[in-house]
Amino acid sequence: MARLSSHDVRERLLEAGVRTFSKAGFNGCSVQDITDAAGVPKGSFYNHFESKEALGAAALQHYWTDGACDQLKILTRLDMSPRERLRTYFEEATAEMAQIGFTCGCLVGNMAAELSDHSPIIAIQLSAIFLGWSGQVAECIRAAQAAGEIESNADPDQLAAFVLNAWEGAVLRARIEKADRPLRQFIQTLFTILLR
Amino acid sequence: MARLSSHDVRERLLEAGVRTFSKAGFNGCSVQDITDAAGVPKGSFYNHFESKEALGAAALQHYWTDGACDQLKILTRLDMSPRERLRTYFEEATAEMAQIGFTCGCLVGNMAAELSDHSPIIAIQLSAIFLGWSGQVAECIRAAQAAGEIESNADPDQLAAFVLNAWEGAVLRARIEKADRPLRQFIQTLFTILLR
DNA sequence: AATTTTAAGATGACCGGTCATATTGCGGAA
DNA sequence: TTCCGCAATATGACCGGTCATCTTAAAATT
Repeated sequence: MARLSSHDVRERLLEAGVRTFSKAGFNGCSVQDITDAAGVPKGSFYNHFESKEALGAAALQHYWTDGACDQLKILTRLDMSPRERLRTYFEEATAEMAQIGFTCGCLVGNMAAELSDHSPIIAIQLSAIFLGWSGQVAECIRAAQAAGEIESNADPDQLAAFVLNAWEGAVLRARIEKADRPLRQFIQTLFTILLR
Repeated sequence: MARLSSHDVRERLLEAGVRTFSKAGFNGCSVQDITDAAGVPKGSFYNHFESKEALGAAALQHYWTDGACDQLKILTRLDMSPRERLRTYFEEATAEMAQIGFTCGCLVGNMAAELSDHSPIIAIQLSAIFLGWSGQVAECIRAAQAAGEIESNADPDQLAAFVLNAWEGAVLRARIEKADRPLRQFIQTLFTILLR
Protein backbone atom coordinates (compact mmCIF):
# COMPACT_ATOMS: atom_id res chain seq x y z
CA MET A 1 0.00 0.00 0.00
CA ALA A 2 1.40 3.34 -1.02
CA ARG A 3 2.23 5.74 1.68
CA LEU A 4 0.24 8.93 1.95
CA SER A 5 1.93 12.13 0.93
CA SER A 6 2.78 14.56 3.64
CA HIS A 7 0.16 16.96 2.39
CA ASP A 8 -2.50 14.27 2.51
CA VAL A 9 -1.67 13.39 6.09
CA ARG A 10 -1.96 16.99 7.15
CA GLU A 11 -5.24 17.34 5.29
CA ARG A 12 -6.62 14.18 6.85
CA LEU A 13 -5.68 15.36 10.31
CA LEU A 14 -7.38 18.70 9.69
CA GLU A 15 -10.57 17.08 8.52
CA ALA A 16 -10.56 14.50 11.29
CA GLY A 17 -9.92 17.35 13.70
CA VAL A 18 -12.98 19.25 12.50
CA ARG A 19 -15.10 16.10 12.73
CA THR A 20 -13.82 14.93 16.09
CA PHE A 21 -13.77 18.32 17.79
CA SER A 22 -17.31 18.94 16.50
CA LYS A 23 -18.57 15.64 17.86
CA ALA A 24 -16.77 15.37 21.17
CA GLY A 25 -15.49 18.85 21.92
CA PHE A 26 -11.87 19.94 22.22
CA ASN A 27 -11.43 18.61 25.72
CA GLY A 28 -13.72 15.66 25.08
CA CYS A 29 -11.42 13.88 22.67
CA SER A 30 -7.80 12.80 22.67
CA VAL A 31 -5.10 13.26 20.06
CA GLN A 32 -5.36 9.53 19.55
CA ASP A 33 -9.07 9.82 18.79
CA ILE A 34 -8.17 12.27 16.04
CA THR A 35 -5.35 10.22 14.55
CA ASP A 36 -7.59 7.15 14.61
CA ALA A 37 -10.34 9.09 12.82
CA ALA A 38 -7.80 10.29 10.29
CA GLY A 39 -6.40 6.79 9.78
CA VAL A 40 -2.95 8.12 10.59
CA PRO A 41 -0.48 6.74 13.13
CA LYS A 42 -0.37 8.60 16.39
CA GLY A 43 3.33 9.34 15.99
CA SER A 44 2.69 11.30 12.79
CA PHE A 45 0.60 13.88 14.55
CA TYR A 46 3.45 15.96 15.89
CA ASN A 47 5.20 16.05 12.54
CA HIS A 48 2.40 18.26 11.34
CA PHE A 49 1.14 20.13 14.38
CA GLU A 50 3.09 21.25 17.38
CA SER A 51 0.27 20.64 19.83
CA LYS A 52 -3.37 19.69 20.14
CA GLU A 53 -4.18 23.38 20.50
CA ALA A 54 -2.34 24.15 17.25
CA LEU A 55 -4.49 21.58 15.48
CA GLY A 56 -7.52 23.17 17.10
CA ALA A 57 -6.61 26.53 15.61
CA ALA A 58 -5.80 25.05 12.20
CA ALA A 59 -8.95 22.93 12.14
CA LEU A 60 -11.08 25.94 13.03
CA GLN A 61 -9.52 27.86 10.14
CA HIS A 62 -10.01 24.88 7.83
CA TYR A 63 -13.63 24.53 8.87
CA TRP A 64 -14.27 28.16 8.21
CA THR A 65 -12.41 28.68 4.94
CA ASP A 66 -13.03 25.29 3.32
CA GLY A 67 -16.32 24.16 4.80
CA ALA A 68 -18.59 26.87 6.11
CA CYS A 69 -17.64 29.31 3.36
CA ASP A 70 -19.32 27.13 0.77
CA GLN A 71 -22.63 27.74 2.50
CA LEU A 72 -21.82 31.42 2.92
CA LYS A 73 -21.69 31.74 -0.87
CA ILE A 74 -25.46 31.39 -0.86
CA LEU A 75 -25.55 34.91 0.54
CA THR A 76 -24.01 36.39 -2.60
CA ARG A 77 -25.78 34.35 -5.27
CA LEU A 78 -27.43 36.37 -8.01
CA ASP A 79 -30.26 33.98 -8.88
CA MET A 80 -32.19 34.96 -5.77
CA SER A 81 -33.25 38.18 -4.12
CA PRO A 82 -31.31 39.18 -0.97
CA ARG A 83 -34.14 38.19 1.34
CA GLU A 84 -34.50 34.82 -0.40
CA ARG A 85 -30.76 34.28 -0.09
CA LEU A 86 -30.89 34.85 3.65
CA ARG A 87 -33.77 32.44 4.06
CA THR A 88 -32.10 29.81 1.89
CA TYR A 89 -28.88 30.18 3.85
CA PHE A 90 -30.51 29.37 7.17
CA GLU A 91 -32.69 26.67 5.64
CA GLU A 92 -29.64 24.97 4.16
CA ALA A 93 -27.89 25.13 7.51
CA THR A 94 -30.98 23.64 9.15
CA ALA A 95 -31.09 20.81 6.62
CA GLU A 96 -27.43 20.04 7.16
CA MET A 97 -27.86 19.92 10.89
CA ALA A 98 -30.87 17.62 10.50
CA GLN A 99 -28.83 15.32 8.28
CA ILE A 100 -26.31 14.66 11.02
CA GLY A 101 -29.04 14.10 13.58
CA PHE A 102 -28.57 17.38 15.47
CA THR A 103 -25.27 16.23 16.90
CA CYS A 104 -22.16 18.39 16.75
CA GLY A 105 -23.66 21.86 16.37
CA CYS A 106 -21.40 24.61 15.10
CA LEU A 107 -17.65 24.25 15.59
CA VAL A 108 -17.32 28.00 16.00
CA GLY A 109 -19.85 28.07 18.82
CA ASN A 110 -18.47 24.96 20.50
CA MET A 111 -14.91 26.25 20.49
CA ALA A 112 -16.10 29.62 21.73
CA ALA A 113 -17.75 28.00 24.74
CA GLU A 114 -14.86 25.68 25.52
CA LEU A 115 -11.72 27.63 24.68
CA SER A 116 -12.28 31.38 24.53
CA ASP A 117 -11.06 31.81 28.10
CA HIS A 118 -8.08 29.49 27.77
CA SER A 119 -6.64 29.79 24.28
CA PRO A 120 -5.92 33.38 23.23
CA ILE A 121 -4.92 32.23 19.74
CA ILE A 122 -8.22 30.54 19.15
CA ALA A 123 -10.13 33.41 20.75
CA ILE A 124 -8.62 35.82 18.26
CA GLN A 125 -9.52 33.51 15.38
CA LEU A 126 -13.07 33.18 16.65
CA SER A 127 -13.37 36.93 16.88
CA ALA A 128 -12.25 37.32 13.27
CA ILE A 129 -14.60 34.58 12.09
CA PHE A 130 -17.61 36.15 13.77
CA LEU A 131 -16.68 39.52 12.31
CA GLY A 132 -16.48 38.17 8.77
CA TRP A 133 -19.62 36.11 9.13
CA SER A 134 -21.56 39.05 10.53
CA GLY A 135 -20.27 41.26 7.75
CA GLN A 136 -21.53 38.91 5.05
CA VAL A 137 -24.96 38.67 6.64
CA ALA A 138 -25.04 42.45 7.11
CA GLU A 139 -24.26 42.98 3.44
CA CYS A 140 -27.16 40.76 2.48
CA ILE A 141 -29.51 42.59 4.86
CA ARG A 142 -28.34 45.91 3.45
CA ALA A 143 -29.14 44.68 -0.07
CA ALA A 144 -32.55 43.47 1.07
CA GLN A 145 -33.26 46.88 2.57
CA ALA A 146 -32.17 48.61 -0.63
CA ALA A 147 -34.43 46.29 -2.62
CA GLY A 148 -37.33 47.18 -0.36
CA GLU A 149 -37.68 43.60 0.85
CA ILE A 150 -37.37 44.56 4.51
CA GLU A 151 -39.49 47.19 6.25
CA SER A 152 -37.03 48.13 8.94
CA ASN A 153 -34.17 50.41 8.01
CA ALA A 154 -32.26 49.63 11.17
CA ASP A 155 -28.46 49.38 11.04
CA PRO A 156 -27.66 46.20 9.06
CA ASP A 157 -24.53 45.45 11.09
CA GLN A 158 -26.49 45.62 14.31
CA LEU A 159 -29.22 43.42 12.85
CA ALA A 160 -26.71 40.90 11.50
CA ALA A 161 -24.96 40.54 14.85
CA PHE A 162 -28.27 40.01 16.60
CA VAL A 163 -29.40 37.47 14.02
CA LEU A 164 -26.21 35.43 14.24
CA ASN A 165 -26.30 35.52 18.02
CA ALA A 166 -29.82 34.15 17.87
CA TRP A 167 -28.75 31.52 15.34
CA GLU A 168 -26.00 30.30 17.67
CA GLY A 169 -28.53 30.02 20.47
CA ALA A 170 -31.00 28.21 18.24
CA VAL A 171 -28.31 25.70 17.20
CA LEU A 172 -27.59 25.06 20.88
CA ARG A 173 -31.25 24.37 21.57
CA ALA A 174 -31.68 22.18 18.51
CA ARG A 175 -28.78 20.10 19.73
CA ILE A 176 -30.37 19.72 23.13
CA GLU A 177 -33.80 18.85 21.78
CA LYS A 178 -32.46 16.77 18.87
CA ALA A 179 -35.09 18.39 16.69
CA ASP A 180 -35.29 21.12 14.09
CA ARG A 181 -38.02 22.96 15.95
CA PRO A 182 -35.72 25.64 17.44
CA LEU A 183 -34.16 26.23 14.01
CA ARG A 184 -37.50 26.44 12.22
CA GLN A 185 -38.78 28.75 14.92
CA PHE A 186 -35.68 30.89 14.51
CA ILE A 187 -36.33 31.22 10.77
CA GLN A 188 -39.98 31.99 11.29
CA THR A 189 -39.33 34.64 13.92
CA LEU A 190 -36.53 36.12 11.85
CA PHE A 191 -38.66 36.63 8.75
CA THR A 192 -42.04 37.40 10.27
CA ILE A 193 -40.84 39.75 13.00
CA LEU A 194 -37.27 40.98 12.80
CA LEU A 195 -36.83 41.22 9.01
CA ARG A 196 -40.52 41.68 8.25
CA MET B 1 -10.40 22.04 63.19
CA ALA B 2 -13.95 20.83 63.32
CA ARG B 3 -15.08 18.56 60.58
CA LEU B 4 -17.72 19.80 58.18
CA SER B 5 -21.15 18.30 58.32
CA SER B 6 -22.12 15.97 55.54
CA HIS B 7 -24.62 18.50 54.25
CA ASP B 8 -21.98 21.21 54.15
CA VAL B 9 -19.60 19.03 52.17
CA ARG B 10 -22.27 18.33 49.60
CA GLU B 11 -23.15 22.00 49.38
CA ARG B 12 -19.52 22.98 48.98
CA LEU B 13 -19.05 20.45 46.22
CA LEU B 14 -22.11 21.77 44.42
CA GLU B 15 -20.92 25.35 44.59
CA ALA B 16 -17.37 24.44 43.64
CA GLY B 17 -18.82 22.42 40.79
CA VAL B 18 -20.74 25.40 39.46
CA ARG B 19 -17.66 27.62 39.73
CA THR B 20 -15.21 25.13 38.27
CA PHE B 21 -17.41 23.86 35.45
CA SER B 22 -18.18 27.47 34.55
CA LYS B 23 -14.53 28.42 34.42
CA ALA B 24 -12.95 25.38 32.83
CA GLY B 25 -15.81 23.44 31.28
CA PHE B 26 -16.99 19.98 32.21
CA ASN B 27 -14.22 18.18 30.35
CA GLY B 28 -11.72 20.89 31.10
CA CYS B 29 -11.49 20.21 34.81
CA SER B 30 -10.89 17.18 37.00
CA VAL B 31 -12.76 15.89 40.01
CA GLN B 32 -9.73 16.89 42.02
CA ASP B 33 -9.95 20.46 40.72
CA ILE B 34 -13.46 20.54 42.13
CA THR B 35 -12.64 19.02 45.52
CA ASP B 36 -9.68 21.42 45.81
CA ALA B 37 -11.94 24.38 45.00
CA ALA B 38 -14.45 23.10 47.56
CA GLY B 39 -11.76 22.62 50.19
CA VAL B 40 -12.89 19.07 50.85
CA PRO B 41 -10.78 15.93 50.74
CA LYS B 42 -10.78 14.28 47.35
CA GLY B 43 -11.74 10.95 48.83
CA SER B 44 -14.99 12.48 49.99
CA PHE B 45 -16.29 13.15 46.51
CA TYR B 46 -17.81 9.74 45.85
CA ASN B 47 -19.53 9.69 49.22
CA HIS B 48 -21.79 12.41 47.86
CA PHE B 49 -21.99 11.93 44.10
CA GLU B 50 -21.84 8.72 42.17
CA SER B 51 -19.93 10.21 39.28
CA LYS B 52 -18.57 13.40 37.80
CA GLU B 53 -21.58 13.47 35.49
CA ALA B 54 -23.93 13.20 38.49
CA LEU B 55 -22.26 16.24 40.02
CA GLY B 56 -22.62 17.97 36.66
CA ALA B 57 -26.35 17.39 36.69
CA ALA B 58 -26.71 18.40 40.35
CA ALA B 59 -24.54 21.49 39.91
CA LEU B 60 -26.56 22.58 36.90
CA GLN B 61 -29.75 22.25 38.96
CA HIS B 62 -28.13 24.11 41.85
CA TYR B 63 -26.96 26.90 39.57
CA TRP B 64 -30.43 27.30 38.15
CA THR B 65 -32.55 27.04 41.27
CA ASP B 66 -30.24 28.74 43.75
CA GLY B 67 -28.21 31.12 41.62
CA ALA B 68 -29.78 32.21 38.37
CA CYS B 69 -33.27 32.31 39.81
CA ASP B 70 -32.32 35.26 42.01
CA GLN B 71 -31.74 37.31 38.89
CA LEU B 72 -34.88 35.94 37.28
CA LYS B 73 -36.89 37.49 40.11
CA ILE B 74 -36.20 40.86 38.54
CA LEU B 75 -38.66 39.85 35.83
CA THR B 76 -41.56 39.73 38.30
CA ARG B 77 -40.77 42.75 40.45
CA LEU B 78 -43.65 45.17 40.91
CA ASP B 79 -41.63 48.37 41.35
CA MET B 80 -40.88 48.55 37.63
CA SER B 81 -42.87 48.34 34.43
CA PRO B 82 -42.52 45.07 32.46
CA ARG B 83 -40.29 46.65 29.82
CA GLU B 84 -38.08 48.20 32.52
CA ARG B 85 -37.86 44.82 34.21
CA LEU B 86 -36.63 43.18 31.04
CA ARG B 87 -34.02 45.86 30.49
CA THR B 88 -32.87 45.69 34.11
CA TYR B 89 -32.64 41.93 33.89
CA PHE B 90 -30.23 41.97 30.97
CA GLU B 91 -28.31 44.93 32.36
CA GLU B 92 -27.81 43.12 35.66
CA ALA B 93 -26.60 40.05 33.83
CA THR B 94 -24.22 42.23 31.83
CA ALA B 95 -22.87 43.83 34.98
CA GLU B 96 -22.32 40.46 36.60
CA MET B 97 -20.47 39.18 33.59
CA ALA B 98 -18.31 42.31 33.54
CA GLN B 99 -17.51 41.81 37.21
CA ILE B 100 -15.93 38.43 36.57
CA GLY B 101 -14.00 39.75 33.61
CA PHE B 102 -16.06 38.06 30.90
CA THR B 103 -14.75 34.67 31.83
CA CYS B 104 -17.06 31.72 32.39
CA GLY B 105 -20.13 32.76 30.44
CA CYS B 106 -23.37 30.97 31.20
CA LEU B 107 -23.20 27.48 32.71
CA VAL B 108 -26.37 26.52 30.85
CA GLY B 109 -24.88 27.47 27.50
CA ASN B 110 -21.51 25.89 28.24
CA MET B 111 -23.00 22.59 29.30
CA ALA B 112 -25.29 22.63 26.29
CA ALA B 113 -22.33 22.95 23.96
CA GLU B 114 -20.22 20.35 25.72
CA LEU B 115 -22.65 17.70 26.92
CA SER B 116 -25.97 17.77 25.10
CA ASP B 117 -24.84 15.00 22.74
CA HIS B 118 -23.25 12.83 25.40
CA SER B 119 -25.26 13.10 28.60
CA PRO B 120 -28.99 12.48 28.11
CA ILE B 121 -29.69 13.31 31.74
CA ILE B 122 -28.11 16.72 31.45
CA ALA B 123 -29.71 17.30 28.05
CA ILE B 124 -33.14 16.77 29.56
CA GLN B 125 -32.32 19.16 32.40
CA LEU B 126 -31.07 21.77 29.95
CA SER B 127 -34.25 21.47 27.95
CA ALA B 128 -36.39 22.05 31.04
CA ILE B 129 -34.26 25.00 32.12
CA PHE B 130 -34.56 26.71 28.75
CA LEU B 131 -38.29 26.11 28.76
CA GLY B 132 -38.74 27.68 32.18
CA TRP B 133 -36.42 30.57 31.41
CA SER B 134 -38.17 31.27 28.13
CA GLY B 135 -41.54 31.12 29.85
CA GLN B 136 -40.55 33.75 32.39
CA VAL B 137 -39.27 36.10 29.73
CA ALA B 138 -42.37 35.47 27.63
CA GLU B 139 -44.58 36.36 30.57
CA CYS B 140 -42.75 39.66 30.98
CA ILE B 141 -43.04 40.40 27.26
CA ARG B 142 -46.75 39.59 27.39
CA ALA B 143 -47.18 42.03 30.27
CA ALA B 144 -45.26 44.70 28.38
CA GLN B 145 -47.49 44.22 25.37
CA ALA B 146 -50.59 44.46 27.56
CA ALA B 147 -49.23 47.66 29.10
CA GLY B 148 -48.69 49.09 25.63
CA GLU B 149 -44.92 49.33 26.15
CA ILE B 150 -44.13 47.28 23.05
CA GLU B 151 -45.44 48.03 19.58
CA SER B 152 -45.29 44.51 18.20
CA ASN B 153 -48.06 42.13 19.20
CA ALA B 154 -46.10 39.10 17.99
CA ASP B 155 -46.33 35.85 19.95
CA PRO B 156 -44.51 36.43 23.27
CA ASP B 157 -43.26 32.84 23.46
CA GLN B 158 -41.72 33.10 20.03
CA LEU B 159 -40.17 36.46 20.89
CA ALA B 160 -38.83 35.17 24.21
CA ALA B 161 -37.16 32.16 22.59
CA PHE B 162 -35.55 34.37 19.98
CA VAL B 163 -34.37 36.86 22.58
CA LEU B 164 -32.80 34.21 24.79
CA ASN B 165 -31.13 32.57 21.82
CA ALA B 166 -29.63 35.93 20.93
CA TRP B 167 -28.58 36.45 24.54
CA GLU B 168 -26.71 33.13 24.57
CA GLY B 169 -24.94 34.14 21.39
CA ALA B 170 -24.11 37.57 22.78
CA VAL B 171 -22.64 35.99 25.93
CA LEU B 172 -20.46 33.78 23.74
CA ARG B 173 -19.17 36.79 21.84
CA ALA B 174 -18.58 38.82 24.98
CA ARG B 175 -16.50 35.98 26.30
CA ILE B 176 -14.44 35.91 23.13
CA GLU B 177 -13.92 39.66 23.01
CA LYS B 178 -13.56 40.04 26.77
CA ALA B 179 -15.72 43.14 26.52
CA ASP B 180 -19.29 44.15 27.20
CA ARG B 181 -19.79 45.49 23.69
CA PRO B 182 -21.71 42.44 22.42
CA LEU B 183 -23.95 42.51 25.48
CA ARG B 184 -24.60 46.26 25.22
CA GLN B 185 -25.28 45.87 21.53
CA PHE B 186 -27.69 43.04 22.29
CA ILE B 187 -29.61 45.25 24.71
CA GLN B 188 -29.67 48.15 22.30
CA THR B 189 -30.89 46.03 19.39
CA LEU B 190 -33.42 44.32 21.60
CA PHE B 191 -35.07 47.53 22.77
CA THR B 192 -34.71 49.74 19.72
CA ILE B 193 -35.66 47.15 17.12
CA LEU B 194 -37.22 43.91 18.35
CA LEU B 195 -39.19 45.21 21.35
CA ARG B 196 -39.57 48.74 20.03
C1' DA C 1 -19.51 -3.37 70.53
C1' DA C 2 -21.84 -2.73 66.21
C1' DT C 3 -22.73 0.15 62.51
C1' DT C 4 -22.20 3.92 59.49
C1' DT C 5 -19.50 7.58 57.47
C1' DT C 6 -15.24 9.58 56.16
C1' DA C 7 -11.30 10.28 53.41
C1' DA C 8 -6.29 8.73 52.42
C1' DG C 9 -4.33 6.29 49.30
C1' DA C 10 -4.45 2.93 45.57
C1' DT C 11 -5.72 1.59 40.87
C1' DG C 12 -5.05 0.97 36.05
C1' DA C 13 -6.50 3.25 32.02
C1' DC C 14 -5.45 7.09 29.51
C1' DC C 15 -3.60 11.80 28.70
C1' DG C 16 -0.54 15.05 25.66
C1' DG C 17 3.72 14.78 24.09
C1' DT C 18 8.65 12.67 22.95
C1' DC C 19 11.80 9.37 21.37
C1' DA C 20 14.96 6.54 18.52
C1' DT C 21 14.72 4.46 14.48
C1' DA C 22 13.01 3.41 9.73
C1' DT C 23 11.73 5.07 5.42
C1' DT C 24 11.15 8.25 1.90
C1' DG C 25 11.81 11.65 -2.05
C1' DC C 26 15.14 14.63 -3.96
C1' DG C 27 19.34 17.56 -5.39
C1' DG C 28 23.75 17.03 -6.86
C1' DA C 29 27.92 14.22 -8.09
C1' DA C 30 29.54 10.85 -11.09
C1' DT D 1 21.25 7.67 -16.23
C1' DT D 2 22.82 6.08 -11.92
C1' DC D 3 24.05 6.62 -7.54
C1' DC D 4 24.63 8.78 -3.14
C1' DG D 5 23.86 11.72 0.96
C1' DC D 6 20.65 14.00 3.52
C1' DA D 7 16.74 16.44 5.26
C1' DA D 8 11.99 15.59 5.98
C1' DT D 9 8.66 12.55 7.35
C1' DA D 10 6.81 8.12 9.35
C1' DT D 11 6.18 5.23 13.13
C1' DG D 12 4.66 2.98 17.46
C1' DA D 13 6.75 2.17 21.78
C1' DC D 14 7.21 4.92 25.48
C1' DC D 15 7.42 9.05 28.99
C1' DG D 16 5.87 11.23 33.39
C1' DG D 17 1.72 12.72 34.97
C1' DT D 18 -3.29 12.90 35.55
C1' DC D 19 -7.72 10.93 35.03
C1' DA D 20 -12.24 9.08 37.18
C1' DT D 21 -13.20 5.82 40.28
C1' DC D 22 -12.56 2.26 44.11
C1' DT D 23 -10.90 0.08 48.35
C1' DT D 24 -10.40 0.06 52.98
C1' DA D 25 -8.87 1.31 57.55
C1' DA D 26 -9.81 4.62 60.83
C1' DA D 27 -13.08 7.76 62.96
C1' DA D 28 -17.60 8.98 64.35
C1' DT D 29 -21.96 7.65 65.75
C1' DT D 30 -25.21 4.60 67.63
